[in-house]
Amino acid sequence: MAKNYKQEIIVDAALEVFRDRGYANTRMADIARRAGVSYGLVYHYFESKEVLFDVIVEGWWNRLYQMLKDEKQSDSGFQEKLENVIKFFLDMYSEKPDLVSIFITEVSRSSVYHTARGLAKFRTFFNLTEEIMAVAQKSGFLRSDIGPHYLTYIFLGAIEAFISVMVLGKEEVNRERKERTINGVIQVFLCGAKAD
Amino acid sequence: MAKNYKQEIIVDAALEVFRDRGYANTRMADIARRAGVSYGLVYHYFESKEVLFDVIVEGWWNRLYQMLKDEKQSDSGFQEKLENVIKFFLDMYSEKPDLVSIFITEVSRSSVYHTARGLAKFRTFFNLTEEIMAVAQKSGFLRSDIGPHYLTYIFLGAIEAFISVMVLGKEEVNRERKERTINGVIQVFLCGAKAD
DNA sequence: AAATAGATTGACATATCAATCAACGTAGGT
DNA sequence: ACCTACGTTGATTGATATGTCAATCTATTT
Repeated sequence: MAKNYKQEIIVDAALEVFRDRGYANTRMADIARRAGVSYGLVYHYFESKEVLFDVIVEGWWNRLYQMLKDEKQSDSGFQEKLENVIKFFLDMYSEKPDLVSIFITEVSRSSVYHTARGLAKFRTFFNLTEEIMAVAQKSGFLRSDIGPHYLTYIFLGAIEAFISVMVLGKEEVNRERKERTINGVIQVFLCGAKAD
Repeated sequence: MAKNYKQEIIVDAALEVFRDRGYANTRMADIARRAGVSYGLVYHYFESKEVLFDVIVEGWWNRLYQMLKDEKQSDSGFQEKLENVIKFFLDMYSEKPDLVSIFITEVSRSSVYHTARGLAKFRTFFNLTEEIMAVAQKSGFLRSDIGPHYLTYIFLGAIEAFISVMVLGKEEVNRERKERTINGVIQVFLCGAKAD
């Protein structure tokens, strides 16, 4: 029995309950019950509901940042980097649907996250992506008449729309759909939606 | 003194408070205080907090649907229709920033809106847009190797990203920025981000 | 086996709000 | 002046949920 066995169980339970009911409608009692643990134990490990939520969200940001840093440094081509970014979201949705759901519904826009610290998290996310775009502009691969800010918003916005639809509709992603999504976003983002 | 004078004042106050504090953190007492009205009067006009919120959100959906129907029927060109859709969001953000903020932070993704009725609202929104896309595909203006679903997600996702950044950063939109945004989204969506 | 530290329990105190309600005010009609 | 209908008030109620705490259990060390 590992040392922080129950602590992990609580986090996993919290992940499920936060996804099912949303942050505001989640009661600590729900989390305790789903974890099969007493009410008090949740507070033994996490000083408040907010802290427990932050632990989860922090985990998300760290994975996201790590992926973006990896792609930035990697020596694969620009298009492959974009593909990997999209793939990250889709794979994450398969592996940890709860985490992605929470990001979309409770973090991505939610007024709960209108704090200075919350905003900073987003800036880092966008900035990392923007750096990748800027490099591709300097190399001449991307057009330079549109600011890297704008390219970043459009690209990330498109991804978020796809993920949101999956989350809200509780849809599944099979291999085929994953490929069609990646292809669609890449094609339109790079070459446009206009018929040649 | 018009008949529903105070009723409107209450809705306006609610708009501000919901934006400032989010639905969950808004107290009916806050709304009453901001409206300069007694606590009980809010309940005289609106049977619950949820109903008051729904009145506001319903107003948003109606404007959005109306705009999309107008564009669909209008005989202007496809690109102009897309421009008008973007313009709608940007103008709305100038005119009624509170309403747009609430849509982005409390409706667009929020788990509060994970109801069957909430989902239906989104479907209508997406379907109306998709119909415009489908027409442009049939006419040969848009490429047909990518489904209209996908084109819709990418286009609307891009718009939402821009609006979200404005809302979260409480930014202003002047005429110049508005034009750059419209141009950027249209250019990338239609012609792609790749350098020719 | 005694001692100590940490894990675990669930009842309870406390605070917060949504919603109710009985009372009071006001204007327009008769 | 009276009546009726609606507008308006804010104290009160009741439900809900967070966070506390004293007590109990378990395991490891000496």
